[in-house]
Amino acid sequence: MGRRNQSVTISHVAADAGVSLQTVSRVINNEPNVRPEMKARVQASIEKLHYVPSIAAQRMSGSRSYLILVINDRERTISEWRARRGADWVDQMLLGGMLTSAEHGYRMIFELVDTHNDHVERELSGTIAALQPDGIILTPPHSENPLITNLLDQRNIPFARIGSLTPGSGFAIHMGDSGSAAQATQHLIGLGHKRIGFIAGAPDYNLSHWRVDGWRQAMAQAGLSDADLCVQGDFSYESGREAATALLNLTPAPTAIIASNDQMALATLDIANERNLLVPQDLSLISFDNTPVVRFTTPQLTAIDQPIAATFSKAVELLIHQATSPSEQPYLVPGSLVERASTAPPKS
Amino acid sequence: MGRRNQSVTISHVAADAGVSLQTVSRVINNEPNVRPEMKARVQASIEKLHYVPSIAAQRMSGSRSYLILVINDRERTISEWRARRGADWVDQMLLGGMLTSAEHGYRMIFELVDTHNDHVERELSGTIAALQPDGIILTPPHSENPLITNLLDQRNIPFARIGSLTPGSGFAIHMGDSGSAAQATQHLIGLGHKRIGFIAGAPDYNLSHWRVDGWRQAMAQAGLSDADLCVQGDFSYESGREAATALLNLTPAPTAIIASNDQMALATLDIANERNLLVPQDLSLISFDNTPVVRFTTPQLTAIDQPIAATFSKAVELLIHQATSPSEQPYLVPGSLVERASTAPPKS
DNA sequence: CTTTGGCATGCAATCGATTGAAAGTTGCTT
DNA sequence: AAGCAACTTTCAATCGATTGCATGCCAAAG
Repeated sequence: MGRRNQSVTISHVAADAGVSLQTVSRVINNEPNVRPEMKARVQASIEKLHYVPSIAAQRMSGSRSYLILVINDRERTISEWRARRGADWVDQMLLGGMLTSAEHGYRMIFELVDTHNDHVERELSGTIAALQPDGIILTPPHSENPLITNLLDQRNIPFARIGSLTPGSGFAIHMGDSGSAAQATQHLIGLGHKRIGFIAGAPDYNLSHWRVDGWRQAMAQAGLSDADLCVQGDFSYESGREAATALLNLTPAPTAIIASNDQMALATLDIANERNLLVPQDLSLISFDNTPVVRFTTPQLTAIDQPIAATFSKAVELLIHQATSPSEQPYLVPGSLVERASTAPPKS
Repeated sequence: MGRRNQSVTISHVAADAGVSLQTVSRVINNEPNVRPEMKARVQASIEKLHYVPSIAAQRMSGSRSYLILVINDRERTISEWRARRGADWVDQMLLGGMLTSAEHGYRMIFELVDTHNDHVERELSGTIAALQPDGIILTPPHSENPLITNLLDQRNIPFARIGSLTPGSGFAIHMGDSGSAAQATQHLIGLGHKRIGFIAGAPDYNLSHWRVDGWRQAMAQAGLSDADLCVQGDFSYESGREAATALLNLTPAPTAIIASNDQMALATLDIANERNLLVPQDLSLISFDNTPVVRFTTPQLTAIDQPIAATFSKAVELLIHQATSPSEQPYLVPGSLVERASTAPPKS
């Protein structure tokens, strides 16, 4: 912990430019009322001395901290991570958000928070006190936690809620899960499928319900029955196997299946193989998420891409620019259907 | 940017406990010379008010910033990320390091830096000035960049160099690539293989050379020839296809191949399939990295696991505890062979 | 010719912690 | 009972920025 501080401070710049600190500060923050000539002189000194303001000092003096905090659920994140299932959402989240933050001179910090903790507020409060971030991005299930949103509201810290449809404080941003599910369904209908099975995700995720809804609506709209065709899963491979088995045991069996995530689609693919059903000839398959693994299966899977990076990028922009005001409508960063080799017209 | 500060400061605690700020500070930092009774009283107030020190203020007053900065190469990171090839090293790096940091009350911040930039120093300098991190983790190729290590030395900021064997300033930590390659080779030799091909990685990565070396040494040690059996790749799938083709065109063809990463192993697997070679019956295959994708292939690949999370965890610990002194020897966090279904004794 | 007001710049206080030196307590020795 | 060392606790300065207020300048208005 040696005492050192080779770093150039604002007063060095002020001295070099022959002006007062305040003027330098004004130049840094692009405030008005500085003569162009003066401004140029100060900027020259800044450049010359390679001056960069200390965010600690900036934060101290009541200004911004240039920090964006991303709150993830500890349990979900860690279990996903340990499983190493090839989901790359941490990457997408981190880099998508980080690149956009960096463009504006901000940094992103990750934090894992326990949901099943009576002290969520206290924990988060502590983090906020320590870091004093300029904005916070909440991921599910925290996006909907009133304890958290109230806290943030009260502290007057701008925040974004990822994967949330409920309007209210903060910016709600979602990926149009329902619409995406409908799109996938319509794609299959367009190919001629009439019996399209759906494997739902864990019910404690909102998006599970949205995805089911989208499928249901598209079926109804096409005048198709969805009776018995929705089976509950929980996003795990195992649950996917069970669900796929249940669906394929129906008579008549569905000619296409939409799985609420890639893992369950993988399971479905395996079940199909075990039953000597060819994909896509005998069974069409669409999955959600479009994580890297779907390109390593045979056949490669048609999937709904979840634009995680773009969503975080959007969240960062909203937070930094403080948008006009949290709109009533949630912001939509829509997913898209990526066609690969697992979908085809039904046989008969 | 509303003016607010509901946050509890050290003086609130001091007032509540009826002592001076300095005493509170001592308690927070666990300094000696505080009567136990007094310490308890202060801690009670801290608990009661949910006080958490502001890291900005702590940093300001010349203490720690509780920030660990991780420097990644912009180009490598982004291209890897865009490719979405299922490599999960960003996850492993982030979470592995973050969990350990969090245990000690530190936070991790990621930063992408351009290598091919004349101003690396300036760029990094700026980041350091802004963040004033307590420690820095350098990943390849920055781990070996003297411009950077000198800068850090001079600024007296502790740092760790991931994937580096060269002793010197900072903590060098590596994963024993050479040893792992030897282990993989010996495993194949143990199964009875005599002609073991090797697909090398991009030569601008040090670890590419280490992996080749390990293989070469193990071959030599077993009295086997390695002539012609090493083919240059560049870590890409395409290069893997070419390399595998070259190896399998040899007469006699190798009965086993070690690929320097998973992508090239995937390519090798595909080439084998195209040539109607069964893996592992006709060809044994071992890959490096053990990213999630190797469990989605048929057969699942035997692979050398790179303990990225553990490595970052180690780096964080070294930085935080400031170890005794950068040892002469680089620290080793060894990889391990994960046996799956792609290795078997040769046929004949 | 003085007043008014906009613009440019400087002075000094402030944010929330740490730190070294000063002051106040104890207890022990002689 | 006075002296002195070893602890405790407090005082005041400091870190590097921002910000409200005061001040100086100059031009337009009265």
